[in-house]
Amino acid sequence: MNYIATINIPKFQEDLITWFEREQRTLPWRENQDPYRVWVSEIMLQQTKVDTVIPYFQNFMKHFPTLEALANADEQEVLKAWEGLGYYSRARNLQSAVKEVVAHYDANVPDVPKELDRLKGVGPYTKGAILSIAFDQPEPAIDGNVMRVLSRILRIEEDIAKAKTRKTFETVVRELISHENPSAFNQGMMELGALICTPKSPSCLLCPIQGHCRAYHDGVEQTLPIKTKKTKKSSHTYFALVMEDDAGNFILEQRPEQGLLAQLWQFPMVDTKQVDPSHLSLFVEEKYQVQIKSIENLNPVKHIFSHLTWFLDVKHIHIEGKINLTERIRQLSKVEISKFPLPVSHQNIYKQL
DNA sequence: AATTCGGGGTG
DNA sequence: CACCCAGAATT
Repeated sequence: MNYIATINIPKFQEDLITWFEREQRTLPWRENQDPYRVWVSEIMLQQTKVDTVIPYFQNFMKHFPTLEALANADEQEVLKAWEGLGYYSRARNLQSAVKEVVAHYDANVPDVPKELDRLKGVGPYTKGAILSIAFDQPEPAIDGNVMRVLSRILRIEEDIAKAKTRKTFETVVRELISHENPSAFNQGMMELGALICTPKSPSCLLCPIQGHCRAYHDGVEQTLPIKTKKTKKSSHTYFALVMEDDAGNFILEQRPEQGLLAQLWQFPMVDTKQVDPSHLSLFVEEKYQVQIKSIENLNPVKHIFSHLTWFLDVKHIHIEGKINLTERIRQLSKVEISKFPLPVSHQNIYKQL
């Protein structure tokens, strides 16, 4: 299907780019074209709003101003800078890929697709964003914004939840993209999706490319894009154990290397299905080899992830005795805990102390 | 092709 | 409550 047959491409490019140059937001990663800064910003912006990313980006650049600084940093330090941003594998993959660039590309971010492809955490979107924004190459960068905007402009009624559909958009962008200013073209598409062509009630009357928009012409902009996938959610209930000794130290454990919240630290959690609540004391004394002096309830914590919900029944347990410490189980003071990366749910427990 | 990865904002 | 966000890795 030839979606772009009726598009006046030069006029479309000019209208979009002129609008972008005039209306773009002032953002820290737009200060220059430093490929490292573009790269970091694109990783942070994955599934994450601009307003959320700004302070994280500023802080990250302060701590890790160069590829070398990030490559040489301690992983826990990197995770601490990522704390609260979510999708923590982004941080670990980014550091891994940066090490790769320092070691094998003499600390120069690759400017060819096949080399970018091999870097951990760099997928089709991020590759295109780096190539177009940092290196001025006319490569597509297809994200959720671009699919929404172009599904409307071209009235593309394919299901954007299907992986294959991204290729449709790559194909049309290769035909539409400005070769004179691919960076402004790609960023303009995304900026338009963020500011004008929003998911609900798009501001078509303010849109710089309204005259090119088939969905607006046909009055169907509200029905696009088409997206079928539904979310199925589960929930889990845990005891969260705030175990404090007489000296005011708390037991923290590190989560596994893989999976949800990998490598972050937390107050020990026990699945409520694994233990009879009336025998919690015995269970804890046995598992952690401690003597329990008292138990009080703290405020329960409910935490909603995108695909599941945690209910944390928080127990403040005063203990005495020698705890069995390992690399992944430590006894820490309140001040020391603040240096460790914690999930937001456990930050909420920490705040109660 | 479907699932797993966070967290916050919006209506 | 459901949906969305400058998506990628894993299964």
